Amino acid sequence: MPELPEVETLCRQLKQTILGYVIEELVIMDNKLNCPKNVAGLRVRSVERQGKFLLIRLDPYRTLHLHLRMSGRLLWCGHADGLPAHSRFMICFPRGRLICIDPRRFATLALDDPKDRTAPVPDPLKSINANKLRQAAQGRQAPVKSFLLNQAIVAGIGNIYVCEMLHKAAVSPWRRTNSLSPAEWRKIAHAGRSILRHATECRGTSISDWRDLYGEKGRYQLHLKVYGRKGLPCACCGEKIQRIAMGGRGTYYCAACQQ
DNA sequence: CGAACGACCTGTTCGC
DNA sequence: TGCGAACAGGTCGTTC
Repeated sequence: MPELPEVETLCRQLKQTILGYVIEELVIMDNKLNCPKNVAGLRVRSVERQGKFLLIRLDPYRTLHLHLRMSGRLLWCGHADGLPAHSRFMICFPRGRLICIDPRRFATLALDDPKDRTAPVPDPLKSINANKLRQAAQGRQAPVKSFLLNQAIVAGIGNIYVCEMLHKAAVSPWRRTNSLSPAEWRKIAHAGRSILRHATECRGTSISDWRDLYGEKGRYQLHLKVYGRKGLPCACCGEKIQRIAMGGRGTYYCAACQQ
């Protein structure tokens, strides 16, 4: 479910909610999550986002790595509130509890994962630019949509926003990376930055079940141009939006606008 | 090395 | 209405 704007929203809200507070207890309800629980007494030093990962840095020197995958959510609850359905773990603080809800059970939680030491990947909110993308695309011939979804190249873009970016850039998802001109890379980089910033300001896209840390819907679903709009007219040209699977994933685009 | 595909899970929506 | 199929925002391991 969550892509960069949704994870960034949670990151910002967590900073306002748990920064500086001491963990009382980590309770794991889903034993599929085999994460060590010995973090009681540690203080939250910082909360960061790396791509779609949330890193909760603890004092002294431990880090919780959370990835919400497809259906994970985080909800801030008072101690008196009951546990929602599909609660998988919770981190208890004196002033409330942070609960992870995840119907499909794909989310992962790790303590001090060694993957932390891998080189950081460019973040499209900060450092995306046309030249870097074009260089990374050298020698590749994957469709540009698959390329942009590759988290080892740019971290954070998912299926909703890649469809929206390519529509705004007027580039077909099936174009091979090695066929794109410098001007097309510039349009993709610009569309990506602008859409991801706008979606973050809107606190994400609530198509069905995305909610922020306090249970509120995002607003970016009101701005979607292609995702989930199969058969509806394109806002730019009026042609019907298509949905065709690429690698098993729904790919929405306007065949008239996107060449 | 890169690309395609199934696997991991459960819930909801679609189509007959 | 009922039932199976298709679909869902993400990644990983295997195979070619």
